[in-house]
Amino acid sequence: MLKRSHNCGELRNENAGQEIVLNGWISKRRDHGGLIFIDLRDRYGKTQIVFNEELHEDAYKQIFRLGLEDVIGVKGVVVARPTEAINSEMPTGEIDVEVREIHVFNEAEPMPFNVNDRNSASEDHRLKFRYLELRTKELQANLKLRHESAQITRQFLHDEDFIEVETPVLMKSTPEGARDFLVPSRLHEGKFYALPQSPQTYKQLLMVSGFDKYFQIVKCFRDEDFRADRQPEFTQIDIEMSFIDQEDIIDLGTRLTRKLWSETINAELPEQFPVLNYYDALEMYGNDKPDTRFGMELQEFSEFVQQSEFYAFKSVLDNGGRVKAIVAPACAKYSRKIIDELTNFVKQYHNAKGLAWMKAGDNVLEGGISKFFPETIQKDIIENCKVNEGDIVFIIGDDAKVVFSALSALRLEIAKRENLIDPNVWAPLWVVDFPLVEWNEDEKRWDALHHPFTSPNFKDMDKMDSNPGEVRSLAYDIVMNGYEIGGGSIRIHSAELQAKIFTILGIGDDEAQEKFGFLMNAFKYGAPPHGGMAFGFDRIVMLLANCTQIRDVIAFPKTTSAISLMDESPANVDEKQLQDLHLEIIRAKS
RNA sequence: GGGGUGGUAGUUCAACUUGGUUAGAGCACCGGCCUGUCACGCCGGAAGUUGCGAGUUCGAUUCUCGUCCAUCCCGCCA
Repeated sequence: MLKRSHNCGELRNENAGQEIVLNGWISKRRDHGGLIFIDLRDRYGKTQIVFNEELHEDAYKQIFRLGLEDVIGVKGVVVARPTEAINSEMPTGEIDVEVREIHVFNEAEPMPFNVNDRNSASEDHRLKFRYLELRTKELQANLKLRHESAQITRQFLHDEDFIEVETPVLMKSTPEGARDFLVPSRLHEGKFYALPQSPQTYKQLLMVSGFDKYFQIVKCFRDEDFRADRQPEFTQIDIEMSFIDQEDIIDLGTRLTRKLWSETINAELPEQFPVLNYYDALEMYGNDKPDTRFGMELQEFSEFVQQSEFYAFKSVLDNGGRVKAIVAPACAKYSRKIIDELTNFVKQYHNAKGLAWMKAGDNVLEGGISKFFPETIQKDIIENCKVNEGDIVFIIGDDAKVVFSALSALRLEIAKRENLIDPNVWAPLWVVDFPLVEWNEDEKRWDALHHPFTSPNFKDMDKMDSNPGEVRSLAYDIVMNGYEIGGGSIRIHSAELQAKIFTILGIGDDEAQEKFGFLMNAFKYGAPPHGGMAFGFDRIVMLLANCTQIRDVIAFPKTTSAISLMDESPANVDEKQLQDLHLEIIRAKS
């Protein structure tokens, strides 16, 4: 074969006169009759190679019938281009390779889509031919960025004395949290392994073992419904440390994040990230992963409602609900139609019953529900909520959950419509002081908000029995531009406290022993205080790559229905395989 | 589980609102011409079960229902 002496991105004027060999794909072909230009591509770049019928007839005759994406090797001489033919857009644009000899490695059938233009096919079509989409410069760049991010992470944690330890992919199914992917056992009839939702229990056991700084870049699996930023299998940077407190983890997580942003995209993040507690995050932004690149925080509105004659909202307050507002800057221009759209938006997606509004004139509020608010109250609103002339105030009154969910979504929707988000800004922050447990109305019991191994905040221990809902946990999330990119907690390292938490969560002794006995037993033999966190690696790379979906940074992603369009998994298996696994398919009766 | 949007040559889209002649165009593909292009250009050609199934109708790409797939969102995701 013709083995390459150079890649397709490196030849320059100073190589002129050299005889070289290039290997690559035919990316573009420009046929002038007797003179054919080819852009030859590999992952390093493109080089224009020239076939001249008069000079090298054999090579010309071969290239004549070749087309896009054929894989070839060419031997030729680097020549400086005539001045008027230099292409300053391309790094290799000052030279050509005059081809004397060509070897065809593989001819390509007509392409299902144009790999020079990622938008030349719909996403499902590109996913079907993912190996071709991966030829596009966007995905080549994304996977390179992903690789670099992993390298930086490994190097950073290695330098910090961490040890990467692999943990099992076949493990025991856990009762709480996301649905597990199950793997039937052949050797043990009727029994199943589960794929890890995270290596949580293993990394805690490694702390017991004395590996006081552990990390792993590891696949995790969750069988839930998917989104632009959620795949059935995804990658975490999993971290656990002993003899540390929350501040240590936040410090380490901050430094790792800063290093990643700095070394991949040259973005300098602040030395310390803002820290917001859970309740403030909820009150100010309506959710626990706020996008703080713009303002428009939620405003308390109940005091104004109390002084108004708007009985719909008064009764909301009487029934224990909340009324909050956001002030959309310079949006008094919104027509009835736009307001209706926004109303539908909060109704449809967030169960709001409606969307109240008032437009700000010169020191007065007009339209919408303004007539229910006396003039003095309007002035209070204008002052307290910092309303400017030309703004519009949107108000929602409902159960706290609906108010927060609808207003936080509306805040983002308006920011999008009004272009309030500067795409060059990075807004990292930590959210801390999550509640330890959350009341599950359907099941009539307390659920762990983070996971059942999360330590309560020791300051709140006195409320553990009387008022578990008010106990804060030592859990924390790291948020970037409205995406949760990581989270973790200080763990429980005492078998007694762990048992107590299981009791609160309604996990009986027998069940706890069966599911987590190994962990609780481990805590009997000298367990260090420990804690850690996990970063969503795909989401981090997605943000660094300036994408909005993690599929763009995963080599072979699945669709939102968890199908791989390329290899068509999941798929049927042979009856024999099912028998080996002691399985029988029960078809749903139609 | 629920809602929004989309599905028409290999591909990206048009025609559908108001059902009616032969379902059009760019790129790709095939043939021809062209010696400095880099979105090369020019001439010609082939290419369609309009996702699938049913219904309404004299007639359905168009209207209705169901279904499948993709995508975005709600629920869900310790």
